[in-house]
Amino acid sequence: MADVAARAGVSPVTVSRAIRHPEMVSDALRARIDAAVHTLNYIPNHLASALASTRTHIVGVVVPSLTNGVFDDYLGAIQDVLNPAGIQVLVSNVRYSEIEEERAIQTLLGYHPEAMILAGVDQTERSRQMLRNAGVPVVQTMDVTDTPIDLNIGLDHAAAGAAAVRYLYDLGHRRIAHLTARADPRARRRHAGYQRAMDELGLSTKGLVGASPRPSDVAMGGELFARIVAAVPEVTAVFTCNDDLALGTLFECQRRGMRVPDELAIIGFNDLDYCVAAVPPLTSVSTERQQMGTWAAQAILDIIRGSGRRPRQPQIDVGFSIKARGSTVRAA
Amino acid sequence: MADVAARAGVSPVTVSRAIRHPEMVSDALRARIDAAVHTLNYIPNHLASALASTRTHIVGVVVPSLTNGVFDDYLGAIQDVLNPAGIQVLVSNVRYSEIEEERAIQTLLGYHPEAMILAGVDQTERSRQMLRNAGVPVVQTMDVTDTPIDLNIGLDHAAAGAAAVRYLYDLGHRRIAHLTARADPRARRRHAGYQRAMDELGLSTKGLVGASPRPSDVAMGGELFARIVAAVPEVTAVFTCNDDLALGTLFECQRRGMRVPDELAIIGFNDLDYCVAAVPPLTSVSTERQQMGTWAAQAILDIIRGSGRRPRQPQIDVGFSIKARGSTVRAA
DNA sequence: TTGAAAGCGATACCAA
DNA sequence: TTGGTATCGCTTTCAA
Repeated sequence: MADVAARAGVSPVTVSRAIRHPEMVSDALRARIDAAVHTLNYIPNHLASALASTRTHIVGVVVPSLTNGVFDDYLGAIQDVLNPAGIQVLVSNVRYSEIEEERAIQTLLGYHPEAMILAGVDQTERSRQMLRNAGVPVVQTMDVTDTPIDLNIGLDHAAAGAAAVRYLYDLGHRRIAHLTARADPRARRRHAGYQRAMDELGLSTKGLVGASPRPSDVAMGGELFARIVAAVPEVTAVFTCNDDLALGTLFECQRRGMRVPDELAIIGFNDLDYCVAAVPPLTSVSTERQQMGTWAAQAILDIIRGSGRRPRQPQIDVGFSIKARGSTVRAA
Repeated sequence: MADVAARAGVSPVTVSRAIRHPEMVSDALRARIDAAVHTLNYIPNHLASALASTRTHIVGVVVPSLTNGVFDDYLGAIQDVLNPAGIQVLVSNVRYSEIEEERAIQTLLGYHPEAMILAGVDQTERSRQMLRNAGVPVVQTMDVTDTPIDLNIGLDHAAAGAAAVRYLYDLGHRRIAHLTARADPRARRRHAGYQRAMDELGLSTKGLVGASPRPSDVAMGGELFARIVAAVPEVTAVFTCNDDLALGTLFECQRRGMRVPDELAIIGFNDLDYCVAAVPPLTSVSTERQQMGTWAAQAILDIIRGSGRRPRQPQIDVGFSIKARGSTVRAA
């Protein structure tokens, strides 16, 4: 910055102002400074700037995964709100590990973000502690809880799991299987919702639950479903904890010559874009990922800019909806 | 930090040392300091630390997308190398836009990263300029070039496109179509490779190229392929610029009752994990995404730690391989 | 509208 | 092994 100042024949403070508050500097000087900035390829040091101003223009975002398509829309929505406001998003991928999440939170807080956005509501006590201490707005997304750290927007996964079961039940299914992979907390809640609904409907789940500790992929859907069929050949419907497993199940049916939806109905979760393209199109529980991202980012922006004014509604349940398609119902 | 020092009854410098170089502090003091750090929930200010030490422990990574599965393995590999070394990765998603990339590079450089990792070799001249000025190691990945900014690891996409065509040709195909979506530079090169190979083989591509400006998804694969069939019903093989389009094409075939591979052979690109699960499994051009990420990160680490010692081989072509599966060849 | 001085929170160097 | 001092690059008063 000193170099730029020297070249433009002004003091360093003026350079700082020309960049940070251009309206406070005369046109003539600003032009000279801009020129100097350009020819010297000067890039302000964010670290020094943040240190001096105590405004870091950073928001920390923790996501459990980038692998599955779920967090793209979400992250994209967050960036679409925050970046235009001059806020940089630091993303940390914690791969569904509470420990990694704890570490990530600590690391991110080291950058003194102006807010934090977390996925899920299952942070460790230490994580919660650090976040409260940080004294910045915290948004937990993707799930709902009675004891939010601060703000919270999400959906009730147990209710979603139960709704999927009821949907299949109403179509006449009684042998309803559930496939689930790496049991992250939200998938576990969907599973619990499945179990609860089955119990309430007086249906047995014996041999109908396929679970794997490994992260899910399409192939696993086929493997898990094959096991179910071996144990309970009478199975007529499957609810999977995500769309990958649903797609894998669909492929497995194609492999076995099982007709979907006639011999097996399939409902996935998330409603990723390939659902509509499959043959038959996959029914799925659709979630408002983008809306959650947008709301989280906007709430933060309002707080930061409105100097602490908090949203009227600090907690939101965005719900879910079932997109009924050919994998559960024949077209009219 | 002052608070911690006061509580432990030592000077701030000693606290700094206890955290940064624990071996330089006596056991007694270190214990007291650790205790104080813990009870006060002290988290060091990364910004101040970086500013004072001129070691930021940051590496900037620019990716064109998070939506497609391609960059997960890659990013994961980078983090797996860098994080254990105490280096934080700042990721910026530029959504296949050169302008956004330029902005992202500028922003990331503002954090004074110790190195930069970029995807592709098509940065703007201004981007290249900024990167050179930064005076830190720069790795361009995913593609190869004769004029790298610094280090380079990737593969020749034109060669890969041509190889896909030759592979189909050797299986007896003559009407070979190509589907391509949002024309990022590497997809364009694969397209060029397709065109070149077709020319060299004396094959016409008239009506055989389906392109869309929109970002690709599975559904688009079906739409593009439908157009091809309408124009050239005699088509017997399709090479798609990525696996999503290949999967969409496969679904479209299922919809039309076209048998794969008998009536249509399909080869995708990237070899994402769902390829093996599809029915029939999708043949795809496999790329070494993980290896590229690992190498880039490791090279950077060596330079940073080896105080500037550069890799013996500053440029690497990792090649590609064709995974032949049921969408092009019947099982023996 | 511009500049001088103080300080953001930590680290490196030197001295004790 | 510990502490004092200057400094990293910039921004924020405050004064001119």
